[in-house]
Amino acid sequence: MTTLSPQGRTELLRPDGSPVRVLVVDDEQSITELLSMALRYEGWQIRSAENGQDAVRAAREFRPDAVVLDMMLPDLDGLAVLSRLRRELPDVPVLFLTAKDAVEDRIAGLTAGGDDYVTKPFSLEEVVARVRGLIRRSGAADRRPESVLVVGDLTLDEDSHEVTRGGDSIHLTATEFELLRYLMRNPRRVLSKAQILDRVWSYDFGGQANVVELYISYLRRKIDAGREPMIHTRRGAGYMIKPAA
Amino acid sequence: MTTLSPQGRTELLRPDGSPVRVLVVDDEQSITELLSMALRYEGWQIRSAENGQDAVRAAREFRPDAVVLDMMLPDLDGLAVLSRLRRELPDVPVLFLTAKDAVEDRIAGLTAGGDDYVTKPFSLEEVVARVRGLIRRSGAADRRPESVLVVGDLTLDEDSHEVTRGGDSIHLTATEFELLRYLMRNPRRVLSKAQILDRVWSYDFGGQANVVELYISYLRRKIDAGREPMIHTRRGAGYMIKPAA
DNA sequence: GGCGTTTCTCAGCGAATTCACAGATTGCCG
DNA sequence: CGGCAATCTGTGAATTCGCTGAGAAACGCC
Repeated sequence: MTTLSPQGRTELLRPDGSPVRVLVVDDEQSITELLSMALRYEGWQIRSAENGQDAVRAAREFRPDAVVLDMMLPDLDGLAVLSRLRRELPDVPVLFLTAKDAVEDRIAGLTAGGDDYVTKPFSLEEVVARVRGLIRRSGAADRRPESVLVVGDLTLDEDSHEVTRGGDSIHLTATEFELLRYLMRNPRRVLSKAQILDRVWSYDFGGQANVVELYISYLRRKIDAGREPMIHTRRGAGYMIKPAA
Repeated sequence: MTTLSPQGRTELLRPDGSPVRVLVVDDEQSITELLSMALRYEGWQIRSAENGQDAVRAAREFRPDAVVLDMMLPDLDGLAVLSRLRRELPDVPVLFLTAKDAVEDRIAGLTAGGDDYVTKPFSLEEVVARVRGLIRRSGAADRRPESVLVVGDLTLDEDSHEVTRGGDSIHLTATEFELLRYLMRNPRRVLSKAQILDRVWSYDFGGQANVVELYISYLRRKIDAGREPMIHTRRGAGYMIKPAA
């Protein structure tokens, strides 16, 4: 079953029609708030916990369909939390948050089944995409939404990372891909440069605000070149993508 | 009967249409969790036990179609557990887990029937493949799914370990084979280096992340050499295999 | 024990990507 | 028609990323 989210998109629902539930575990409150907001915006129900104890308790009563888990918590270490979570919810997929340099040795082996991880600092777009992927693949949602976004004659496949316009394959860099994904997930909606920056770039990005303009320019060269433009500037407001027609 | 797993692949089912059941027996909880997760992801139903007593009890009521059994348990030794398991479930195939230096001849005798074994530390891809093989050969599943993966003109036989491209036989080392199998089980899907590392290398691998690049390079030399390439790099995202056409 | 094979580390190269900066361009206002 | 602010884009530099050769270490086989 699907329904319309506040954004007018189809969203994931559980078999009984209730919204998907996601548990966010991180000791930094700024992070849990950031994530909760972003994930709530997807139409999901969010609960957050700031330490391992809370996390296990929350898991027990909240029974989330997915968990976002920081691997370094103050009380229990991430592995211990994971192990207790698994005892409560053997099947729940987990998205691990980890420092970039801790990746190889600590996480290796953890993402056994359908799990996944992202390194800090992450971009919200990335976290949301991964959580969506986890839920989709876990089968908690009763429908397997297409992994392909379509706007007009433009398509973007989130699995294969392939992008086409009017049938022509288009090569994008990683950043361009994320930007386009964000736009395409919000067609006919004006997104401000600030929103885009928050969403597509890492949360600790300290650079010039005009990277967004720059990347919009790159995208236009690649997807709008010589065609009816799909990316539109709303001067003073932001950018919007919509079908050419 | 077959159906689509969450990943969209065909999966094994029992004759009555219920999912295949696998019992995992190991005293290290981190191992049972790792295995449970990976095997669950195949769409199978998993029960785990941490000692011989539990194992026998679980076998009795859970009636698994296959068992993964660590040969060194704290209470009963592996052989004793095995013999009691056999009394409960005479026909169930067993995958033994054993330390590398353990008496290989004793195990060799045990795997005389349809059984099999892997040494610790193992890679998940290997364990999953072996369990799948056991179940397939035991006839618990009502259909024998093809053991041959095909992507374009590239074929990989999981039983005979034969690999061909355009009819030409290709020799791969063990690691190369596992890497290619993982790629071919996920065609047209970008797999990150981290995912590949987790899945194809042993769970205790602590080495450099660029082994993945290295082995991709080896594979390319063997299967893409002088042909239309099938292995593609998505810079900043990972690798993907797809038909040349 | 010795030899060939396989796995893995290390380091350097080259290319792709990201980003800052600055000048050109555009749209909007009076 | 100016003038201002916002946006666009060319240039280039720094950095990251991926590829691969060389060789060391581990393994397996006789």
